Formats: sequence, C-alpha cells, structure tokens
Amino acid sequence: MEAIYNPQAIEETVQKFWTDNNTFKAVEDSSKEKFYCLAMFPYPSGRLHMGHVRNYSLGDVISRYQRMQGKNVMQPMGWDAFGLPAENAAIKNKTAPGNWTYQNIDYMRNQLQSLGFGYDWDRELATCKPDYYRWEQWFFTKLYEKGLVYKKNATVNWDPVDQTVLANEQVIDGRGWRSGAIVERKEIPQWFIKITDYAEELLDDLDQLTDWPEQVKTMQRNWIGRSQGVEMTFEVADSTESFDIYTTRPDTLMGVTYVALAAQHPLALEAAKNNTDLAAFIAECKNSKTTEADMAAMEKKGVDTGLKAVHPITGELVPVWAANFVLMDYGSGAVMSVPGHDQRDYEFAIKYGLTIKQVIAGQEGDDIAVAAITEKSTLINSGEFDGLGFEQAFNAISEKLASENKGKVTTNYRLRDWGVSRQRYWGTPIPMINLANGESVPVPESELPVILPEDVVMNGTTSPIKDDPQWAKTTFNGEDALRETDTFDTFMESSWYYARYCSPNDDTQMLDPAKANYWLPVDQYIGGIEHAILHLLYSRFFHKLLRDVGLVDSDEPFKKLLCQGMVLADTYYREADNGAQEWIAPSDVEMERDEKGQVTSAVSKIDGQPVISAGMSKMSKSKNNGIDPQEVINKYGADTVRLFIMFTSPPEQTLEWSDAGVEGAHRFVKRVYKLVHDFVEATQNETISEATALTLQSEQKKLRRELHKAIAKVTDDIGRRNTFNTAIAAIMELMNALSKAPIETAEDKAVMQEAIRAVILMLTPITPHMCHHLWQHVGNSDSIVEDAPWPSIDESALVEDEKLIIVQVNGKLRAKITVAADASKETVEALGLSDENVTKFTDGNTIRKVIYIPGKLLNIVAN
RNA sequence: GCGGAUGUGGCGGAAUUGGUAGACGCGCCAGCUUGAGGGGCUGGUGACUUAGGUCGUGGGGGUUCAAGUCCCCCCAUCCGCACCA
Repeated sequence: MEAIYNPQAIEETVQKFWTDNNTFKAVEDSSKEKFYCLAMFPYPSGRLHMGHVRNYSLGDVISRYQRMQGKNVMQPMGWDAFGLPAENAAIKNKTAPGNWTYQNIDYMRNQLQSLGFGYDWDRELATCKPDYYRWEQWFFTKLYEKGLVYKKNATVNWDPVDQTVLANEQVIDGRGWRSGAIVERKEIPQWFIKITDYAEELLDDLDQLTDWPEQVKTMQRNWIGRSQGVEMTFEVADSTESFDIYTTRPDTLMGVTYVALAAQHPLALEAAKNNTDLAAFIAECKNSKTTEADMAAMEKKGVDTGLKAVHPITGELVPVWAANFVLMDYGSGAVMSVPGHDQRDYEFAIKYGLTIKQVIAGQEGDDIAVAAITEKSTLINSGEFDGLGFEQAFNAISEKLASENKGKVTTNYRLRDWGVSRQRYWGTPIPMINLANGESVPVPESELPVILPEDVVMNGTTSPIKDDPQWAKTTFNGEDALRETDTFDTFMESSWYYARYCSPNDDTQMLDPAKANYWLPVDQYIGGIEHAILHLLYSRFFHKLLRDVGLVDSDEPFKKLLCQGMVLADTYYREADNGAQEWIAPSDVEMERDEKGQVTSAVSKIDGQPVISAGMSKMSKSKNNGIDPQEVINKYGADTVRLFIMFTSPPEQTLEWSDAGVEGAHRFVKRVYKLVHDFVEATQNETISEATALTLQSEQKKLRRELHKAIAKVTDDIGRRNTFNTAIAAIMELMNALSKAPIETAEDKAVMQEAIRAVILMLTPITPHMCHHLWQHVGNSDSIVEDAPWPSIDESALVEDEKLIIVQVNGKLRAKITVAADASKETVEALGLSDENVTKFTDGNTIRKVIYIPGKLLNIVAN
C-alpha cells in the first residue's frame, strides 16, 4: 500500500473499475426493496458549477448509503437540454443551438464522471432528442383529446423594434435587452393546459407528502390559493352591459364605493372611444411590465371611465374606474373596491378622492381616517346586515345575492392555467396544425414526432422555424394547412423526465408501466429551493395526468424532497475611474488578519493594492466570484471536494465556499488514509481477532463505546436527518480518538480494526474512491465496499456505568458530578446539595424546590 | 407589494424532545519536528473580569425552576412571484 495519498491515481483507477464492472447498473428486481434517488437534471450550460456539484454530491451520498442498506438503487442522469441560453450562445458563437448543446453535454458528462457519481449511464437521456420529445408531443395530443388543452389570448412582452417576443429576463428596466426599445404588452393566441382542473387534488394531496419540507408545501398551498368567496354581477347603469367580480369579503359589500376594471377590459376599451384621458391611460398601461412582482411594486394608477355600476344590493350607482393593477388575464378583469377595508383600495381612494365608507366595526384603536380596517369583525352601516359577524354576514349577503340571481358562492383558485406556448426555436414543436378555417387540430399520431430541424442559422430575433416558409407547410385531410411554429415551455420536458428514466429507450411507448410502477415514485428527490413552486407543481400535475392516462399507478411523483441551498463565495471589487464596480476573483485576493484571526484588509495578489470586500454572494459570472469545480478537483481530487461540500453546511442552507475549508477537508482525507496505511503496515501478516471475542480493558471499552456511538449518530444523521455535516463531524471526532489510541496488544488491534473498517464504511458514500481503495487493504480483496453492508451498532458496547450530572442553582451551572448510572434521585440530590461549589450559593438561602432530570440535570431553586 | 426562509465566537457551523451554548472544521496564538517549509504533530482560543464570577445566540418584551429552542412586536439579509432554468 502506497504511503502517500495520491487522489488522482486512486480516483482514475476506481472510476475505471466502476465503468468496467457496470457497478451502478440498475435492474428491476422484485425480490429487493427499490430506492430511486434523483437529483434535478442540469441544463447543459457548458461547465458544471458548484451548485451542480452540491446537488449531485447529495444525491450520490444518499444513493450509496441506501445501497449499503441493501436496497436496489437506481440513480440516473440526463440533460434538460432545451432552453433560451442555447439560442443566445448559438448567436454569439455562430453555431447552431443543437451543436452547442451536444458539445456541452459531452463535456459535462465527463465532469460528472470525474466526480465519481454512481449513475446508471445506460439510462441517460437528453430532452432535445426526438426520441424523448416525441412522447411529450404524443401526450399533449392525448390531453387535447381529453379536453385538457385549449387556446386563448395571453399577454407577452413584445419588442416593437426586433418584432419579437421577449422572456421576462430579456426585459431590462422595461426595455428590450438587444434593441433597447420600450417593451409593450401584446396579446397573442397561446396554448394552455388546464392545471386548474387539478387544483383541488394538487392542494389536497400535499397532505400525503409527509416527507416534504413544510415550507415547500406551504408555498405550494399559497400558490394554489384556494379561497371561498362570492362571484357577483354588477350591471352598468343606462346600459345592457354587466361585468362579474369575485370577492372573498362579501361581508364588506355594503362598503363598495367604486369598482375597478383592467385597462384592457372590453367596457374600458369601449368607454375610451370618446374619452381621451382614458384612451391615453390605456395606451400607457400597454407599456407597463408583465411580471406580478413589478405589478405589485408599481404606483397604483387609474382613470374614471365615466361609467356607473349599480350596487347589486342597494342599487346605488358607484363610479367605474380603469386601474393598472387589475389584470385582464386573471379572473374576470374586474374587482369591487372597498377602500374602508382593503389597504390597496384605501390608498387608491385617498389618491383620487373617492369615498371611503366604514362598514366593519374593527378593534379599539382602528381609525378609518388613518388606514383601512382589514380584520374581520361586526358589520355596521350595512342596513339589514348590521351586527352580523364575518361568517353570518358572508352567508346572509351571499344568500341574498343568490336569491336575486345576482351572485353565488364559489371556490376560487389563485392558480392559473399553464400557458405552454413559447415563440422560440430551441424547444419541442407544439404538435398542432392550424387549418385554413381558423380551427386547430392535433397532429395525427402517425405523423409524430414533429421534428425540430437542428441544422439552422440563428438571426438573433426570430425562430428559424418561423422564418422558414417551408417548415410549417403540411396537409390535413388533403387540405393545405400550417403547423404550429411555437414550441413548448421547457417546464414540459422537466415535468416527466423522472418517469422516462424508468424506460428511457422504449421506442414504442412513452413509459413502460411495469417498469415505471416498479421504480416510481422517486424515493428521494433533490434540487434547489428555487424550484419549490413551479417545477415541482408542474411535475406533480404531470404525474396525475400520466396516472389518468393509465401509465402510472401512484398519485405523486416524489416521495421525499430535499431542497438544497445556494453556493456562495466571497465577493471583492474596486471602484473603477468611472465609478463602476470592477469585480475581482476571490482567487486573486489575499487577506491580512490580526492576532485574533479577524480580517483586517484584503489586497489583490496581482498588484498588491487593496480591494473592497462585498461579503458573500451567490457564485455568478457578473460578480466574478465563481469557483470552477474542475480546478479544485484537479488540485485535491473529487473525494476532497465532495467531503468539503457535505461537511461545510447542512444541505438546506447556503454553502459558503472557502479555500481554507477545502484544505481542511483535504487534511482529514489524508489523515484517514494515513491511519489506515499505518495500521495495515503495523499489522502485516497478523491475524486480528474480533473485538467481541476478547476481554477489553476500560480504555478499549471506552474507545469501542465511542465507535458505536459514532455509528449510531452517523446512521441517524445520514439515514433520517440528512445532516451530513454532523455525520462527518462525528467521524472526525472518532478519528481524533483513534489517532491517539495505541495498537500494541491484541485487544488494541481488534478494536482498531473494527473502528477502521467502520470508518471506511461510513465514509464510503462521501469519499467513495478512497474508501473503495482502502477497503481492499483491510482484508476485503474479494469484495467491494459499494456492496458491503452498513456497519451495525453493538448495543452492548454503548452501555455506560457512570453518568455526568449537571448541577445548577437557580438555573446557573455550579457543578458537574459523576454518579453511578443507576443512582437514585435521592442519592443524586444528596450529592448535589452537598457539593462545595453548590453550598456556596445555597448557604443562607432557603431551598424552595429541587428539579431532577434523570441522568442529566439537577436544578436547585433557592432564595 | 405578496408568499416562504434565515440571523449563534474572528469565520462556516453544532446544540435532534425546553435541560452544560459554541461539538466538528477554518482562522489565529504558542510549542515540538525539519536543512528548510504554505508540510506533520501537541496544546490553547466567546467577551469582560476585582480571577470570586458576570455577561453572551439580530433588537425589544413575555412564559418557565430552566429559553438559541415556546409566545408577541420590530430590524436586516436571502429565495419565489407564472416566458431564466
């Protein structure tokens, strides 16, 4: 065995072994408990970043741990290969998006292999390949047949100069990123999938997901947003027109002093024909942003349409305003306004001098002159409804509306149907045909897949398949027709890839139900918290759709979910002459510290001049603070990188990169290697007994107790808590004890051998290359550590004959006493009360109470 | 703006069920080893202190024998908001 730890050599050899022996090939086997472990597949952006390394290290550690628990583990990998960056890169590098994507995939596959992840590469898939997206197209036509797909107008960001639709991220300060033109809202026809039909089930089934983080379930609940309310109709005065609104606060109906319509509401558009102020306002709203965050943050504005609406109960006339915060796309495009009891309406009313009417009593201290009273309480100024509470008023008012045919109680969802049309090239072509008569029909199954041409030239604005006059031409029932040239939202591909991994090469069907039902649901899913809502909700929706088409049996795709935090790094900058920030890579910065270790200054390694620290922020190109995993792997090896990442923070929290921390991790890996090496060298050709077969001295017993306590902790931390950082800390503590332990007697050696084997086994999921190598040298030349069973706990080794009791006086630590493990309460109390340092604080006081927590703590209350 | 999180030594973090705050690692200090060291090993390291102790988990209040942990209010930072993935 080599004395010096050489990660490069070991990792190359071990990786070759895994490849040559198909170590991670997963095969259905009904005799074994299956474990499907999945980390969110990457977008092939070019190189792996630290976020990927963290994501896949977590998945690999869990997979290898579960395998050692005897499970039949499947861990696949693939590529979320469609998306906007490929189009941009293609333009920049004068290549085609497909070409760029495939090159990236090849490079990143190698990087993943160099990190030693145990994937079954036979299951690899790329979503941009026709053999993947053809099934997505097929599935969409099935959904169409089931009535779950429809077309309607929806708003997009329109760049009037480039004549193209922009993604939200391509709109910067309201302008197109390339043209700089002020972006307009534009309504175009788009395809939608009726996710709202499943809103209730998506909400209710969250209760089944007991192994999901509560925060993610809460976010999804709020996103779906089920509410109980009343839908009612307002008539427009002196007209036959009317409009509907929805409210969750019908109890405040008597406080309605105006109503607000979306600028694009047909009634507003009609009124604008002879109202220039209103027309100007509607034109202005065309330039407002489309994202909800922007909408919520912008100044609330409105214009009186001049129309009056008839209050459905009192018959009074209230003004009808057009407002920029009401959206035509959502709900009915109109809201009732109760400025007395809604803060947004209140501010709007103050701004435009509209009437504010109090109809809810509120609490002591509430003042309608200062702010809206938003809490629910007794009705006032509401005529026949005065004195009712929220519930009673809700019922009374909704019954009254219903009896007059003006409204009804409804359940409403905040969730909107899923718009899946994108006007981009690099995506799955939507398999629809637009006929000359304006109707649309699905592409017949026999004509699928609709292939996206890959040999294209990007012009920077429009999609090549929209530019090509030939591509869309087709026929339907002998008539000339045109294919849809929009492509799918890339969330479509990522919504079912987890299922396709179960039968990735099946060219006769979307999924093989037998295989899918063996592996699904995914036992452990791992990904970034940024996907907490959209991706996870769409995947859950797709799973239910797959179920209802008969392809899977289960209701939910992901049994257990782990959301990892981001990876941050130090950020440094300098003020350039023009005042701009010039970001300096952390690798080019050197720190100076005082004798307490506190950083006093940071200087550039290049010119020795000071730089300004901007703290920790997410690794990004723009801040020049990304750490390339490849460089770290080359320097320390994959095992060190994996250990550092797993050790430095718990998975859900942000991870702060630290070069010094990586060196610390590397030191630990070397210490393990050296301990095993030294033991192997010292005991060559010796037969070492099992520790349980010998009579141990108290020091050996103590060490063995520490070993088994560590096994218990590591098992719980990895298997149940997913706190890999504390598991590693426990192994480090054990290692500190082992490196001080003698290996002289047969008993010493027996305990040490047991401990060393356990350390190797426990580190195998985290530093698999080194452990694979070391395992061969500790008497296991005929087995591999990947298939070794996880170490078991010897309960008898855990028994302690003494306990440490903390003694407090008035809750403050005053003494620590050691007592026999089975000592009675009376004994402990007597010992504690007579302790010299305890009497110092109890003398002269009366002992009021003594609290004893057995085996732990004694608190004496005295005054 | 709305929704969700986070906040503990010089730094990353630990404390799992309300019971010793600071495990483990980094950094720093001292010593040993070495021809030498950005290597290895050993020890120390929350602050203040009259050396008895006192204070200390973002800030303020509360519950309790006992609070980092539970409750109320506030502040700061981060994530998501439907066309980035």
